[in-house]
Amino acid sequence: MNDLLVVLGPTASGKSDVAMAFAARHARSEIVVVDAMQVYRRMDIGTAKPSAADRAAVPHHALDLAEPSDEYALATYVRAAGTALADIDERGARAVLVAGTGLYLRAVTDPMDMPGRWPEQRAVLEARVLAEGSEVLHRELTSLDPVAAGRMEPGNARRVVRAMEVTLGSGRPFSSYGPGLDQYPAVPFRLVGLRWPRPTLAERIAARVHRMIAANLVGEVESLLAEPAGLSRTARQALGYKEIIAHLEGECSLDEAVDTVILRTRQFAVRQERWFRRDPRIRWVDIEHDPVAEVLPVLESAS
RNA sequence: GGUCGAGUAGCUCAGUCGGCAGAGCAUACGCCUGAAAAGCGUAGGGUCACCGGAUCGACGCCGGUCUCGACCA
Repeated sequence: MNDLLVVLGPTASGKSDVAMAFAARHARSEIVVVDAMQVYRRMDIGTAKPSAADRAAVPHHALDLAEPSDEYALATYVRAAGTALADIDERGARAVLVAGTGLYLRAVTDPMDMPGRWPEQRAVLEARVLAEGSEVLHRELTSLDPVAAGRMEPGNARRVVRAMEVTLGSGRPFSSYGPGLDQYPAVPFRLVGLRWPRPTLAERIAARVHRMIAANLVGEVESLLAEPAGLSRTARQALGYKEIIAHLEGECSLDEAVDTVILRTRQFAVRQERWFRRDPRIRWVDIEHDPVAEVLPVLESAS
């Protein structure tokens, strides 16, 4: 079996277009989206979900997996993506992954030994964080699992709580699950990354956000808010949604909300770059003008 | 033209009695194993509008100049 292709890059880099162009030239290609927000149904405009036309032309997977009222998480995604990849393989088709969420991609490409959940432990720990601060828990983690404690900042309450939850709940150090994110073993994936000069990407992001507004993102958010079940904690933190919600709740003008969306999306894109660029297995393509024209030859030679 | 107020980091602004120039945001860099479009950390960055004066010492006090704003003519 050939290595699977992964097209990755920051938001608005054009990776979906590249994957579509590749699929158009290779029959029996199917796209698997690696994105933490496109999993929500009816959150289409703001997540830049592939269009109905694209989805009719090429099968897409790992989209619309959850209700906006659902809390979604990494482990659920990994199972869904794994199933999709297995099905595609069984069909004799070829999967092309389009990835923007670095952690989700790692969990697909590098089989991770993902610990479970211990909600009762977590409830206690979260209460303690509020009462005592995360530094106190981090000190305890240092004695229980020094390796895990060394990997995270003492102030990072979410990571500290999770590591303690797993260590106490499973009786095994958190760091004993899998090789760790700093290990980059050979995997049967060809990773190709799109890289833009930051000012150019910033312009593309601003243009895209304005296009989303023109496509009635505000209306999409209003309908989501009108749903009885509402938006879950994880869904409502999507870029473009939380800011429009703030505007609809009267906290700021629409123009201010749009400016904030653009700024935060730019910051998000930088965070994506920083995540991906540590991975030495990625082959980077510096885009000058046209992502499709410039990346397609690289994919062809890699496939 | 006159009066008053303002001018300090890329932006918005603190700065006590004259004693090493500050914050938030932005930016850069790093971290992350069931919230990851989330979360956390580190760093760089200054002609304190300008010119002069008094003082051991000025962002601060005194004199003048410039720019912006409000009000009065």
